[in-house]
Amino acid sequence: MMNKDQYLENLVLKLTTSTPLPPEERTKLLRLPLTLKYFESGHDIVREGEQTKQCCLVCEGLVCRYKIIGEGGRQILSLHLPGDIPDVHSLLIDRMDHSLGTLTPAVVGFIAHDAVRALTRSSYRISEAFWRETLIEASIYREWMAGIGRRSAPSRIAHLLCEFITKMTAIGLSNGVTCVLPLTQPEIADALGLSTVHMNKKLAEIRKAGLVRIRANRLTILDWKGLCDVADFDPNYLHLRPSISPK
Amino acid sequence: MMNKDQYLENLVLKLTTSTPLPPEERTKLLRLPLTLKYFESGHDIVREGEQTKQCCLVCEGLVCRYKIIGEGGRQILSLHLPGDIPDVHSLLIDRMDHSLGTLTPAVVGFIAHDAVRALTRSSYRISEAFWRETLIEASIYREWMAGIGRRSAPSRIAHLLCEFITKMTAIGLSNGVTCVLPLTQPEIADALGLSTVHMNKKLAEIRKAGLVRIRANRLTILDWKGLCDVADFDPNYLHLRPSISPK
DNA sequence: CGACATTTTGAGTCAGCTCAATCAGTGTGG
DNA sequence: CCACACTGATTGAGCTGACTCAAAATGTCG
Repeated sequence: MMNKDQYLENLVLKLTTSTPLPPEERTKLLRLPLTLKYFESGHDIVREGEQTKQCCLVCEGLVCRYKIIGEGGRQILSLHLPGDIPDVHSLLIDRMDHSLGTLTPAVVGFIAHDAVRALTRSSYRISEAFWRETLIEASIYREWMAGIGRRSAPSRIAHLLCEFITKMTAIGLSNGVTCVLPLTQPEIADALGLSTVHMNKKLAEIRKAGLVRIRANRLTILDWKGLCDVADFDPNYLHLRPSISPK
Repeated sequence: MMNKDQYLENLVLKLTTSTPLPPEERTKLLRLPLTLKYFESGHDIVREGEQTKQCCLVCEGLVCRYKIIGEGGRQILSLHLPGDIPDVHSLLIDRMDHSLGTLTPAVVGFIAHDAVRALTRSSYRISEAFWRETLIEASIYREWMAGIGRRSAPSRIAHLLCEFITKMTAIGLSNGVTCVLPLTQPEIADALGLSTVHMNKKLAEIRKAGLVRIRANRLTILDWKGLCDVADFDPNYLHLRPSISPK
């Protein structure tokens, strides 16, 4: 387990993917007061309908955003790795239209809205950096939406695997070939708009085709090119720093 | 056809849904230099991959955001009514990861990035107002994603109709009971991740159930409560001003 | 009246769903 | 160390919502 400085460092790293921030403003960010809290796996951090006075920074573990659709079950809307602030929007939007929950045991840092607002209002650079993050998130939504709407099940599954390892690599939690994949199959299915059973069968095919290995919560890419082909994966929409990418 | 002032007035109206702007800043917005351009129906305004130096303001007509997915056809990602700036993100994100196109003949106003940036950097209120708009857009993406992933075809169709008339009402283009619906059925299908044929059949059922009437590009709500039930529609995610809503 | 776009209908197929077991991995209490 | 309880993965057997292909019907507009 790391300390607060390192958690905030992750945040700064993320915020500076496109444009560097002057040292002075980096320092301001690193000084944000953070209240850490530990969550068991499968617990809610914030629930739909709530109004909050703080943002949460994912420090350790995997967090997801989801909605429950009457009857139809759960739709996972996004995945959040350390360094993400999945609810910056609560700064400007009154109430949550969805929930945030943990998919693994997780450490979450809470930062008061006032503290964040003071920063964004004090510097257009910081403000734009946060804004930019929310725009990238929207870009990922678009990709997911297009995938759920128009891609076949195998393609969606492969796409999720591509995206996951790409993001893990970008934050230094993977070497681009292998990484932990803490998602269960029902969770993957919920993210892709598929049933668990169908997901399982199509994932099995992807494995049998020799594209990936998945064992004991670990994903290993065996054929990156092949996987990208199935996925029709083009990492552009992630708007990451150039240069870092799997395989 | 209206004039530039009125087009910009629509924008200001949208930006002040949640928080009023002081008169001085409203004026700054209304003075934004706008270059109008007319587009035929079905033409692209910006294409995936392009880098732009301007934002576009929808002045008249209906605009959509879409992606083409190899093989699987087109996914319409969002619909944009007058007053929307569908590509504010181009201010902060290098290149388009999707295209913008017209669904009707349309008038689009172009505003140089520099002009917008000067404004957002000069006033955190304006900056937050724009940011907030992009956050609401993200909220709509989430709702659509959940719908495509987890709702049945009839529910999705009803949901789109509910959303459309709600937004039209919010900008004064509907009385809450009836409005123009310039979308063709293939377009609705593309927005919902359905095939045209299936869409048509399920829409026919909704009409036969007496929930709506659709004739000659015009949507009329016959049973708002019933339609919302089918749609499982809760307008919260649109984050509109309280009080204005259909029926 | 044409010519073209859009909607509607019919028929057959299939991807993805549900239901229902079975298997495997992990942890717990005795 | 083993039996039991759980959670998650896998497999099999239908079923059906949604798809494709193709054609007919209906608008729309110069």
